[in-house]
Amino acid sequence: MTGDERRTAQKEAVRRALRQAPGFVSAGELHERLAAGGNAVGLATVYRQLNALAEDGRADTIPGPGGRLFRACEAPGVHHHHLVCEACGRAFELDAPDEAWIRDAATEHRFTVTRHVLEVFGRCADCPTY
Amino acid sequence: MTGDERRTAQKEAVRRALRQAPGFVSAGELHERLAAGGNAVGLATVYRQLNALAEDGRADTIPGPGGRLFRACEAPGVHHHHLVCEACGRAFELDAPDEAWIRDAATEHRFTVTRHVLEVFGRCADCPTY
DNA sequence: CCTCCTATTGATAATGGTTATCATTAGACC
DNA sequence: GGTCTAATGATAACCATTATCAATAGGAGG
Repeated sequence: MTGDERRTAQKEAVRRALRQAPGFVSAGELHERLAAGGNAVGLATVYRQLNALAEDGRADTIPGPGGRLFRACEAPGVHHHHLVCEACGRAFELDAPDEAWIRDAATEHRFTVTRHVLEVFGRCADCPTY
Repeated sequence: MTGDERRTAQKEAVRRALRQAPGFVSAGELHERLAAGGNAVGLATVYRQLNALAEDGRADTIPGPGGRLFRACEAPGVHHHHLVCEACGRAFELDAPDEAWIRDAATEHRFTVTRHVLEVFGRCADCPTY
């Protein structure tokens, strides 16, 4: 019934543009980049692809001012966090640190952990403080 | 010029309602709670107060499905994180763990850290898995 | 190459949370 | 009380995201 997925130029264009983006970008930004690069894709399609990618871990997403931001995931399926530049959006993936304390704290409060979010924000060397 | 801040019933009503809420709540939810409790406050004012509280650390905020969620901060000014129940919104504050690795990772990438976000989500003991 | 089926696209309308507007209300100091 | 102006609140404006639906185009089979 639903085992059919088609290969389209738009899907690849969105994925390529996302990979080429320097860091986290918004859906609108990606939409503009695509148009500027001659591969115009409908905004609705950009959102659809971005959501699909985020859904199965091929893209990371963080909430930003004025909407969600997306980034191509370098290591799909592997747990990791991000170091994001607040000025230019550039981001690095960080290996997960020791997270045993999370389980311990959860157990203490009789919680079952389902997920956790960790994002570090700052300024990269190329972006002056002002 | 701008050293004037007035004490109003609405401000206190919003703050009280936020403190009495069991966990993280949305602005709309708080608005309804206030109306239901006989202390109706305009929605715009609820947002204004919530933003003001979040701005200077007297309330914590996390992004949720369909908008931001707020909670009265138990320890204003002290760095901490949260353990949030995805079902009922109840939350506990967690003491910050060793975060030296964050600075180390940042230095490695020549970043200056300005802030970081860490939220743990799960199910509390009172909320069945389904 | 042609046809059919249907996943996908895209222009646009609809949705929904948040913010801006602005006339009115009401603290606080005289 | 009177005055000044911060604060409120009903409502409109905003804006990111999602839903709608007719038109397009993979791709499998003939």
